[in-house]
Amino acid sequence: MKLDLLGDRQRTHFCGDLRQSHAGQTVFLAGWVARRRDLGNLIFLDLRDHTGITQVVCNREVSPEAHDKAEEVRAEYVVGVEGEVVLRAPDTVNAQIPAGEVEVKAKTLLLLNEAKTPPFPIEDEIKTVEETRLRYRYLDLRRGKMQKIIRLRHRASLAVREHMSANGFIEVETPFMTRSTPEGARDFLVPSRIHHGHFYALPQSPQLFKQLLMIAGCDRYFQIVRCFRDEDFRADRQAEFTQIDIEMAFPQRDVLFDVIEQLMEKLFALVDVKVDRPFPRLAYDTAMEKYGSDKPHLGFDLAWKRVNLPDGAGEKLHIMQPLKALRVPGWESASRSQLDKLQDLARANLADWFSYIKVSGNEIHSPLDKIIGGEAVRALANSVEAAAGDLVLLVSLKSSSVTRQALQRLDAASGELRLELARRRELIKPGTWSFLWVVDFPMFEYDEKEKRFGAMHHPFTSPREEDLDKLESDPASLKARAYDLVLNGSEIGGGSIRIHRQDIQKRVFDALSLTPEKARERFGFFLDALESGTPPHGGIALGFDRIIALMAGESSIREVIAFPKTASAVDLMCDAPATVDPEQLEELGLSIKN
RNA sequence: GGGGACGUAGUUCAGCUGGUUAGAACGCAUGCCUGUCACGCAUGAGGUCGCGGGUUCGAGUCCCGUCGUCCCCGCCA
Repeated sequence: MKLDLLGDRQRTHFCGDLRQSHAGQTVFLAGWVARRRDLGNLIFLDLRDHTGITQVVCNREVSPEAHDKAEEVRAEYVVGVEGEVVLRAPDTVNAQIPAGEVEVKAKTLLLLNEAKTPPFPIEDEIKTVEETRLRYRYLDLRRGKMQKIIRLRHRASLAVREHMSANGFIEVETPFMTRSTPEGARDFLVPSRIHHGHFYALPQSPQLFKQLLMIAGCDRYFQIVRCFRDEDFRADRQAEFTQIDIEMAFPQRDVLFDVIEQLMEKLFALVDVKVDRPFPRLAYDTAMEKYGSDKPHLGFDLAWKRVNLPDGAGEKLHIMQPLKALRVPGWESASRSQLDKLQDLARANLADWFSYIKVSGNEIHSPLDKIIGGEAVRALANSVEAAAGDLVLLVSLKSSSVTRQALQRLDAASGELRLELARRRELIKPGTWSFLWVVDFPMFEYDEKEKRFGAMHHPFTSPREEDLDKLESDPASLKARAYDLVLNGSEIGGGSIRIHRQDIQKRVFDALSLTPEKARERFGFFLDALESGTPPHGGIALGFDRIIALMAGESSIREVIAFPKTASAVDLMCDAPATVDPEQLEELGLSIKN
């Protein structure tokens, strides 16, 4: 096939631009052939670019040359068209596309490139499995839907940079080739050619660098930055992902929250969502107690309450008190099998006692009636203000199995039940955008396997100042100056006020069973820096991919990353990771086992 | 690391209790067609049933293993 040269021709319009007002103009369009409809001496081409589609008419009577070429054209061929914009006859207007009132009468058709038949149609709605889409990602991204997402992401990046800069934050780049840090996720390693046996690590986040920038006097820093974590992946987790990383010196938490809330307002305005400010704040302990989650969805009004049984009833049931009760308004009609499914869910989440109460008019029914008596059941129902027509769910632990871990599992189970009820009762209204701050996280969590405390956030998080004297005596009770940003039950960011004093940092390392030697080996440079005039500082990191996914209404961040990897961290398009030449290994001083 | 779902034509799927030559739709190719826009009509090509082993007279179908994709748990400060 003979192809044409573009020469010095320039596009005069995009395909989605043309309207009635352009009628009579001679235009030059270029793009991909979305569809060809061949009626013999009349051929219609749907010409597509990132802005939309315009119909091109190739009429043998108007231009035999253009018509000849149109006969050669196939799906996804790249063509240029010169011709006149003409109004369509009223009965041939296509109301489905914005440019549907006009069409371009082709005078010249340039065949710029041919194309193999694509493995899937280049359309918004396709049924193709994700594997195929990822293998041919360049074609997948050609779809209008993906172009919209890519462009939304671009506008979001611009909004972040504008907003942060306007608030005195400067973007500073930090190294991708750095050193491995303890704790946290597994690192991706890069072997050094010059120093055999030594490795760079790709950063899990620029945590230390942003703190060093505070020590350096940068005052307010941000960066839209790639982070790398070598753990198992999910719909909302990738091997490499993008954070909006933020840090400020002399921080007041409320000032930081305000900057972030305004940022969210600007970002969601891009998708015409009005964000309510200020965002509510919830203590971690309250979140766990009432919602059974450290990232609760507050877009629906269900909350657990700790309630006590009347005297003596607890002993009859052999369960822990207080137990947890949840009033489900208007679901007295729940069927036996529906309740059984909820009980299964509770059990699957290791809550070891589940029951319920139905309030129907003046009558109250519960499997507990026979065991603890109707009066006690009524008292329970009253303690959560259950009204006629309501259902009350109850969960607890066997009194013999109450441990810290069991209590955490009970909270987690109550959280799962709450979410399941929201799904089943369709309590989450479309268009709900429920932001919230979760604050006052525990400083440490006990690692059963390692038999030591680990940092819940990271080891540079400051304890609350009023808790400092309990650092050694009661670390489990310590609260950190850490916070998470939650949207509709998804964690979209987290941060903390950091430790800026070297003496406190040493005490925290100590509580984490990190010996001075180990600490010095791992980040001696950082401890030195801490002694060099560190201002109070703190910040946050926002999950950019997750935020874009929520804005775009996508449930997987793969949909908003141009070239994502699979759950096993494989790039199906370029087939990475891959083996390398033996010479390359030799240079690096590496050999592969087996 | 564990659990679940899926894997058949380029794509999306059907394929019963194991039984002749593995089907459909869309797409693709060729021809006809001047107002289509999911064009239409006619004809046709296209299959390592993910891969390997086993059972059987016979396997897309049953069994074992393995690979891949997705979802969940663990993990991810």
